[in-house]
Amino acid sequence: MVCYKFGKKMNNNSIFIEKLRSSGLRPTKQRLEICRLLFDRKKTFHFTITDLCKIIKKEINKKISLATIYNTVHSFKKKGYLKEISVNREKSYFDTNTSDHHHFLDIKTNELIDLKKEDVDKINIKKNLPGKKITSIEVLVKIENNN
Amino acid sequence: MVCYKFGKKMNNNSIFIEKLRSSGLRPTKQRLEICRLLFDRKKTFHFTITDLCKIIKKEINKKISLATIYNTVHSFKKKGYLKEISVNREKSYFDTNTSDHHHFLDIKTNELIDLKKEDVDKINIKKNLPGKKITSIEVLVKIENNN
DNA sequence: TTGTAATTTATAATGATTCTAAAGTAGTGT
DNA sequence: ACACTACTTTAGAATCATTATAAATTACAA
Ligand SMILES: [Mn+2]
Ligand SMILES: [Mn+2]
Ligand SMILES: [Zn+2]
Ligand SMILES: [Zn+2]
Repeated sequence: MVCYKFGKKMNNNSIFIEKLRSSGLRPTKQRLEICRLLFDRKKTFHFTITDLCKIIKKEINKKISLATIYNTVHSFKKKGYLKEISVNREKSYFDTNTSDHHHFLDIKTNELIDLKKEDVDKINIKKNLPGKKITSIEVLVKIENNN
Repeated sequence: MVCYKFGKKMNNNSIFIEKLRSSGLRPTKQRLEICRLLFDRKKTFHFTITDLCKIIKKEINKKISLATIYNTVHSFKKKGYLKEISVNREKSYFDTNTSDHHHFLDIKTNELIDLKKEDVDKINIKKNLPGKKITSIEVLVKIENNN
């Protein structure tokens, strides 16, 4: 749902309004504010709900309740506009990049960095489990500072 | 620390006692009971702390306090006898297989299944981040029932 | 046996997430 | 424009997992 997906970056909300409507979600003030914060950016955004709460508090005049933030993020996830990336017990990230892709994780800062699918040679799983099919393959590459 | 790592399966605790001592952990009744439950088995064991609490309640006569269970699992992890595998927000597993390896995750049952390193062709990351080095590469293969 | 530090324990505190039920709002039809 | 209804937001409570606290117990070395 990242804004530039639908053409040039927009200064208005019409794209979001349309997108929300087409998903059966009413374009409320709260949802639109959150859309702007999440999707009105060029780069992938990785955030925890706690991060998002802080950003909202800083950037938005009117308060958005915690329950609404949770509801909104979860409905965006359900509609496929966000992907959830679980890196450890403490941190579950949501990702505005909903394409099939992998991640670097800086184990000191917990920063996530996108790895395009093309950045990783095709993963070949030699073992197969009878009666099961593979639905996704995710690679997490943990990194830390050199030296 | 899996028991058979040190030779044939033992019926006594001497191996655990020795191993704990050599790690600077006193071999208390509680730690030994937990060792038995976790490591006295042939197959890799994947468990959540909640799982372990239930098993302890069922299999052990004397109660072990919740705090001790947490402390024990975390110190075993710190000493390298357990590995933590985070699959989603709801589930963080500990793994008695501390070797470098990957996992299948059944997305319906949340069951983890080990994938030996040899079961996955060598992962080649084409992108590299200046100033960072890779410390591990983990693959999570999500699966579900066929049909 | 004694002294000390490590460990266990019950319980409280914290923090994140979900639930609840009441108030507010958006879209529909008139 | 108005009213109706379903959807949404909200504050606050409830729940759940995890961590902190501080007192009692235990391991073990002297
Ligand atoms: Mn979710
Ligand atoms: Mn831990
Ligand atoms: Zn990403
Ligand atoms: Zn494993």
